[in-house]
Amino acid sequence: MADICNLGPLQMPVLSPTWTDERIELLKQHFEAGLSCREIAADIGVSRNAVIGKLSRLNLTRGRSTDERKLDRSSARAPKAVPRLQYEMLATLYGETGAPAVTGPIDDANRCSLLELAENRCRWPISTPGAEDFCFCGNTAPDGQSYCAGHSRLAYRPNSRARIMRG
DNA sequence: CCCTGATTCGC
DNA sequence: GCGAATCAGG
Repeated sequence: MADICNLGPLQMPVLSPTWTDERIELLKQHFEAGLSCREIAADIGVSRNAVIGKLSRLNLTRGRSTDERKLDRSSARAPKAVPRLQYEMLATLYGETGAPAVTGPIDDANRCSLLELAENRCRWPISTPGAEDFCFCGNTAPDGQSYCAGHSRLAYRPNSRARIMRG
């Protein structure tokens, strides 16, 4: 007799959709885009180790170099505005008030692809659940920032970094 | 001290 | 296969 209680990998009915093709695609895209594992993890909504672990399994590691990024944290002691995590902002915007009032003039009609990104373009990631047409805001980003005026308010916090890593 | 990525190890 | 814990480098 077949046993219906035979749950192998123990997965939720519809929630916790682990690493699906869409997520893996985003993972590769962001990885090749030059984003850090922490940034990729934040965009997808998983922890940093999850991204690194998946990358290792996919043999997408950049070799044995730990990190070749420029670390200017030693010199910059000014009130640094750390980039907020997208899922954190969304949770804050939709979780508290329930009113999705956008802060600032954000135009979604100016979005562009990854290859169309430039230094003066907003790099706000427009990713939807199952985003095959992954793109960015594409608005004018002043001050050479990564985001436009509207997204910059949402993307940066005038406070210390939050300890949201790990779970 | 902070950060980063890579590996190890238990589930 | 998955991710936290741990390790290793800067």
